[in-house]
Amino acid sequence: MTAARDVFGQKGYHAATVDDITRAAGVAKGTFYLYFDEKREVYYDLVRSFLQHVKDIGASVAREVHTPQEFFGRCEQAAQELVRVFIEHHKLARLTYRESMSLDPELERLLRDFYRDLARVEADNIRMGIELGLFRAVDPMICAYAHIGMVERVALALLHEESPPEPRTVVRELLSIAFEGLRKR
Amino acid sequence: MTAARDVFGQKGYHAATVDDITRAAGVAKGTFYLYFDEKREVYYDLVRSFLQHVKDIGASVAREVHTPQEFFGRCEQAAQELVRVFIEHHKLARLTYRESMSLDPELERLLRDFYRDLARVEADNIRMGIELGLFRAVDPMICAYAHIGMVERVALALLHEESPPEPRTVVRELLSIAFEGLRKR
Amino acid sequence: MTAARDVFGQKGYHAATVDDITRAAGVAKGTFYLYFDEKREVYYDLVRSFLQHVKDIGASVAREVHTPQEFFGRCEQAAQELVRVFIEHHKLARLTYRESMSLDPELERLLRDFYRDLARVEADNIRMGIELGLFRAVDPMICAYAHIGMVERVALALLHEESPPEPRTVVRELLSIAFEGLRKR
Amino acid sequence: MTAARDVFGQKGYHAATVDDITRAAGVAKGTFYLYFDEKREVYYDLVRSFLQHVKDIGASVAREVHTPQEFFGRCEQAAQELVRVFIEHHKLARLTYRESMSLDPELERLLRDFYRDLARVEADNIRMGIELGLFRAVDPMICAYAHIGMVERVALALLHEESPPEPRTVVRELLSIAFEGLRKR
DNA sequence: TATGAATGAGAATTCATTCAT
DNA sequence: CATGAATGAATTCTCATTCAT
Repeated sequence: MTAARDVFGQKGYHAATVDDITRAAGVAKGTFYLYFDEKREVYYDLVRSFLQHVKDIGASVAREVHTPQEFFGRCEQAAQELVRVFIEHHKLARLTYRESMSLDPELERLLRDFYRDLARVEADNIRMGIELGLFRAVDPMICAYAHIGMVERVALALLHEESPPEPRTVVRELLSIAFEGLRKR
Repeated sequence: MTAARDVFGQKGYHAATVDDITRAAGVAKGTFYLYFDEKREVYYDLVRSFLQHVKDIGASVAREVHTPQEFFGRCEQAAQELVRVFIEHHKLARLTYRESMSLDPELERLLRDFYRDLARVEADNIRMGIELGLFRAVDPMICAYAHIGMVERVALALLHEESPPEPRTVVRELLSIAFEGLRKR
Repeated sequence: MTAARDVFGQKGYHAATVDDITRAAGVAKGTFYLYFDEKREVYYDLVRSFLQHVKDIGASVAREVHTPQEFFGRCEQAAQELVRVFIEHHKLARLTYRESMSLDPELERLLRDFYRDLARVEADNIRMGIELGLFRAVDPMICAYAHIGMVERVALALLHEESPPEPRTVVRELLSIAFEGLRKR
Repeated sequence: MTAARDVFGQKGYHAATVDDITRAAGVAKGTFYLYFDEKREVYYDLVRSFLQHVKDIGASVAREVHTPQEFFGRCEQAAQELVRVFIEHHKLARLTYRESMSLDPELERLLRDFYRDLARVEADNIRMGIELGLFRAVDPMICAYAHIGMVERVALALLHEESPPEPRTVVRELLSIAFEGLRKR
């Protein structure tokens, strides 16, 4: 599995061959099939393990929380932990989050450039808000990426739901979350 | 290109064959190669067109904005538009955002379940915050998806940067954006 | 046909496409088929024309010859003419004589090196004969190539004959031609 | 490799498919690629082995030769051996020497006829020389093929040289070799 | 348990040829 | 006469999977 993680991380699912994996593991090709029924199986196992990791971190926030201090502490701890896991397992993270990015360098560049460009556009929007005196002095690029992520994840979640809520309502809620934040006043 | 969009949307990049595409388009296989050099080329063209669409919407926010009212109006307009585009081109969106989801049904389910589970976990966290009297009464699931998206997009952006900023700082900024929102008080 | 000669000469029969030829000729692809039934046809026509050229030169030797002087004169004239044609139509010559040489650079090098090496080996043999006082002071490399050509052409001719003569006899005759030459003494 | 030799010998390089070869060898198509990276590779290996064979024979002439008798003996031995190899490996020989002859029956006939016609023309020239009392009573057809081979090989060698010698000189040398032979008097 | 040679279905790509305009 | 878009058969090469040793 270690070999598979390295190889998939390097080449992506499709470009990686069972040969690559067994060679990296220093075993013969047949040995692979003693432990996995199919090529997909290792891939699933790897993805699953990463996702479980992320889920566990999320679940840790609410455990044994009683006071506001504890709660905010846990939130920060979980967020830090999440970033740590992404960095430590960054190959697995990229593999999980966007198999196609390893499809080939050109597509990878296409997407990277897209996100950078879009983030810059949004950062400009945010800077304008700050200049207009409407927004706090946040870091525009981080905030831009955050907004992009918010929108794409919420939009994709809606695409999968059988009876999605009224888009207009969702947009209002999202904007309120982005503008007003969560904290009660 | 319409045929390719349908076929890629249905099967994903790898599982879709040029044969599938030309059959869907009602032309012979060779005809494909009169218009595209490679299979990848159509795929790129499709992805590019979708991404450009999204970028254009983002750029529209700041155009001809003078007053706060105009600014917030534009923000909402853009957000609405973005959701509309995601829904209208949902096949293209899914194709662009997660090629691997179309790899096969099992992986698709794996990822969908992951996001749903994770969102529920985070929604519970948010509900706890509300119960503790710390948070406003937001929609917990929408907010949960928003948080997931924020974190994953920011984390992935950092993974690609050659000299990423101190993670601790980024986390603080993210939490402040999530808790306090953008609006100046 | 001029365009075809250039293109075939450049790329060889198989690597040259009808598209290449028509593009070189500045006409549309369909036009090709107004003048030739198949791709092979132009190729044949080109090869045929070159071969006819060579045959005509050979036939010119014996025409209107009466005296020994005339005969030797014609021989030299024909030989000169032959070399001139090979040089002038060298692309066609190479095309005719070894289509496979244009197969790809690697095979071309393989064969060129072979002939050069073999000629050097034979040239050494000839030099030894000169040193032993057995041979006249001929140009060893030219003579070497001549010997190679003699043997390969005679051998190939025999391979095609249905009732080939006794190889031993052929070899004897060849050696006598090489050693003693043609001229009566 | 045996199967490949047979198939290439039968159909020529281009007309032979990897399928043909593996079917002839009684193995599956994929097996081919366990032993060769590309189709060209087997072809090269076959050609190379034949050429090495020929080169070795040429090199054997000068080995351990001290007396004129030994020298002439070796020459005859090598020539005999050469013819033997051509006959034994005639498929390989034809493959090596003229891939295009196997292009298709029509071209094959075209070239065969050309050589036969040309040889007849040259044989007539030689007969005339004999009748004129200028030449010895050699076998006109063998001598004709020898002359054709001499000229074509020398001409092609010159075409490949970057600074070819003066054609006039080469022609003189060739004629002298053909008329006077090698042996010193 | 481990091996690795063999398999063969499958996919991308090419290009000679056709034919409606 | 000329065009060039469309065709689709054909070919090379890949690689997940099997199985006898």
